[in-house]
Amino acid sequence: MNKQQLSRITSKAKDICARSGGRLTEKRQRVLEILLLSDTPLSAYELTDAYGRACEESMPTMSVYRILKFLEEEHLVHKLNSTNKYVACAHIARGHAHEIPQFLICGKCQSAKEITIPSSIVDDLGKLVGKVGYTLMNSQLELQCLCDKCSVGAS
Amino acid sequence: MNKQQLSRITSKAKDICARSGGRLTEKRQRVLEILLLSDTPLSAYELTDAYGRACEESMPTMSVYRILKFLEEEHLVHKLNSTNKYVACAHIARGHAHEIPQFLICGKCQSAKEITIPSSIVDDLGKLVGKVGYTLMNSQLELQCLCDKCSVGAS
DNA sequence: ACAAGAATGATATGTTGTATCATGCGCCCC
DNA sequence: GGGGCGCATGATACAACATATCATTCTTGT
Repeated sequence: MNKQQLSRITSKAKDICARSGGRLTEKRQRVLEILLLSDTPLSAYELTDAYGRACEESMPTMSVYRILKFLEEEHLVHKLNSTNKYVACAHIARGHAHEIPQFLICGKCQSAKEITIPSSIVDDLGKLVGKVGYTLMNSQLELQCLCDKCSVGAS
Repeated sequence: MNKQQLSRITSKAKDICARSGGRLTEKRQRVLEILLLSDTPLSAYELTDAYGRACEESMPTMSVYRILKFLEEEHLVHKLNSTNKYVACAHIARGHAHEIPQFLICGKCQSAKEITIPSSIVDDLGKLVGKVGYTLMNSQLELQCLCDKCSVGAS
């Protein structure tokens, strides 16, 4: 991601926050940028470290958690429950419809790709769940995968 | 679950352990029984408490973790990654094929139901994942649901 | 009965996350 | 543009989840 793309996304993110009455402060923006630029999801503590390295000043982890909470509420960041790490939303620049995100997580390089599951598959899952009397709620699926790079020549 | 069912399952569990050279000791069996009798998944610390209440003697949490690790390796217990809790395998008594388990987790009463996802759905997911260049590995899905009891008359 | 190895206990520490009170800073209204 | 209100951040404490390591006890085979 180059600087122009980054500034386009953060500009859009500012709009999104403004519309809901929130503010994308400098610290919040920096945390978001770190996530946008990271190849892999980061834990709150890894973000604390990355922030310290990137910004020449440290941020208490408590603040990182608060900022992540804010960014999640604005749908700018998602949490991966299977790894307790956080990723920037892949859809900030465009429409940003905030459907439930689904993720492919590479078991080798730990990268995470945000995708949308076709409604047909969701419907199939819903029917399956219905057969045993349950009702499917919105589920953020996190599928264990090998990514394209890691599957090339993998043993 | 009545006593007869319970003893049938633990007897089967002993066989499973024996075949792999392990031993279902009394403490391990008690931990398994607590999980078998629980309506909901339990965390390691909840298990520690439950053990203390059930057995008139306490067990260090460290031991609970070790026992859970053993039981997981024997496929007698599964861990729910989305909640950091543990459930007894639903298939100990019968064939116990240890396929990858999938779970329906009730967002209201926290109960978890172990199911098997038809291969057709898994295939569909595999194709979807393949379209973006990824390879689907075995994934333990944990679907957020409402269970049959909780969905009756729910708002 | 003894030795070897497995199981458990005790203790310390690492990681993730929340609660709470204090401080700083921006923004609005006048 | 000063005063005050409210949001954002800092500091501190602690809860929940988990692993590492060494000591002790139990089991089992010979």
